[in-house]
Amino acid sequence: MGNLVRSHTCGELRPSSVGQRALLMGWVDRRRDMGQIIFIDLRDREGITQIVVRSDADAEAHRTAEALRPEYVLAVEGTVVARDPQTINPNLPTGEVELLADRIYWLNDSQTPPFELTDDVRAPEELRLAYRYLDLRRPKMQRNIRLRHAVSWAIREYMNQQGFLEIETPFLTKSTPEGARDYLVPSRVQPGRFYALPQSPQLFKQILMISGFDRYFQIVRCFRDEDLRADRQPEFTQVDIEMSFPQREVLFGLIEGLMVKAFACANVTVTTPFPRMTYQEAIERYGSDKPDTRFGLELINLSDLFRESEFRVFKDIVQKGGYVKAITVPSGGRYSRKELDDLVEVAKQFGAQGLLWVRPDGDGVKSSFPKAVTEETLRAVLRRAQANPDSLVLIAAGALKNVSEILSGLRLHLGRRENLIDNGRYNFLWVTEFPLFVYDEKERRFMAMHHPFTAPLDEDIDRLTTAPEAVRAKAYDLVLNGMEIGGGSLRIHRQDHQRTIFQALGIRKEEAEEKFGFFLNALQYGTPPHGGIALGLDRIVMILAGEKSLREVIAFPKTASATCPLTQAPSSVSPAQLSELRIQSTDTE
RNA sequence: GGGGUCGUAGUUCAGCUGGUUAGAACGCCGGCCUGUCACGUCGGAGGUCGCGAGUUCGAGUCUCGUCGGCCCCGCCA
Repeated sequence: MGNLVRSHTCGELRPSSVGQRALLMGWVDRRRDMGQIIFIDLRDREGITQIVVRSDADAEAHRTAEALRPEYVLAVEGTVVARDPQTINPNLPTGEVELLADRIYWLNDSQTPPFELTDDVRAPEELRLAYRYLDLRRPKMQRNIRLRHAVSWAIREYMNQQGFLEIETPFLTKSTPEGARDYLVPSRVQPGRFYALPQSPQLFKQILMISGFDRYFQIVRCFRDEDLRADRQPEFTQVDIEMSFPQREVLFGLIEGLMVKAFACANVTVTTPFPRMTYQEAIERYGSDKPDTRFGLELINLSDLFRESEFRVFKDIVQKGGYVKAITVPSGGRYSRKELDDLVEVAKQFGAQGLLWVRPDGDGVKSSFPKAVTEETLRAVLRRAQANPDSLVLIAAGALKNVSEILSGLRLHLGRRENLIDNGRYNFLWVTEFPLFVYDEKERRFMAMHHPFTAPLDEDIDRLTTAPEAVRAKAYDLVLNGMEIGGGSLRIHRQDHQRTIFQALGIRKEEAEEKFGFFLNALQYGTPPHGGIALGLDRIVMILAGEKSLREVIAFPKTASATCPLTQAPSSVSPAQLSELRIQSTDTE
């Protein structure tokens, strides 16, 4: 590069610079060769500037320009000139000017890229990931990654202003039971022992409260060895927050303020405070603990209508404590037979045995109910469901959990299908009072719904031993447009309480000592009341960027099978490496 | 672990009920062009039809298996 110094970026030149000398550096985005005059779109992360190379202005530069190809790297020196009015390009911020080149420095050439680096990329994702460095050159990816930077920056600025200290916690830490599968790291120095990569810095941030740091935050990588989804990566970034002497409302206010700042990065105005809804209400109305409140189609309880009805199947379900619930689709009456069948398939995907429907038909009623069900019952259903003449009422029955999953799945499906979702809206929602425990049928014991360090509601403490399933927790989730973007709780800060919870979870005393002894110990030394939250940074940025996949806002993400096509990770390692770690693989491949 | 879906030039896709030499567009290479900006124009190269078996006189096409991408269920305190 000699001692060339860039004078402007490729997004910078304006008519005010006309007549000045300029030196730009960047990549050849496109070359348009007209013979004696060649146009080059020079691109860097700030934009595109048109370079003009004329044989009559500089023959040598023109000869160089003839050999240029896409993605070659150049430094171009020349004079900023105004474009003729009829040649102005209104699509470019720099479109009123161009750089008349007299020197082209060929900094590097490039292989032909395996796909075109345009915003509407049409390459398979695997190829994009294998050549991620090219994919990331695309303006859209540059925008996403810059947005991510802006959000992180805004969060640090805000948390600092609010008196929070960013403190790092270990990545090589201790595997703990409960929760997701750990990524393990073998210890060479302690053969046969393993570190775990943190699923979150949960215990460390609580210990930092015990240490008197009062207000902590960290933008931190977390690791969970579970199967992936569009919104789940094995390593992801969390905005981890914890504070001492917390009031829930103070914490909510803090986070709402944080969201205002973060969303301002994408010019989205957020109104506070956010609505609140208890877990129970969310399940009743939406069948989900993370309801998308951008549209209606709320669930309707029909259980009482069938408790004493002639329809045996539903009657039995209700009398055994199950539910019959429905969704009314306002204009669903026009659905064809096939469309109805498709809906049944969707319901089955969410665990339904079947799905019944009812709709008005002129003065009568049409339905997929068996003949034995009277028109009177069906009319009662239509009344309860507030069906209009064009409505369709979809009905599922079973255990509450089952019915909720079916209808919430169906609700989202119908919301999209009927175009009821306004993509320009950002509906935040605090979901509160989660159950402290959920019963695990397979393990036949209670599990912590949030995590084992969550405090129960004071008024429910008496039920810890008598009716664990009815105990509510001081836990809360932050939901945005039907996606969980954060979750937290007020924590247990007394050792005896913590031991009671471990006991309720069926964790034996010895196991509690072995796995959490260090923490139980720490709790004894003047632990302040504390609580916090963790926010999913990747998901927040994904929503702000309008993307459907986390991979679009992570520079180097993993595929659905947790591989990296760029580096080919994970890969096998040499026998020497393994033996040094005293590790043997049982898999021959 | 299960279900769905996709896999044909570098890329996006077409390829009929199995039947000549597997096509198009973009990209790439070469020629021409002094105002283009998705430049235009003329010409050219480019294929393990994901992989492996099977059925058949004959398979891109049918069957089975397998691998990979994506989506979903399980899983994700």
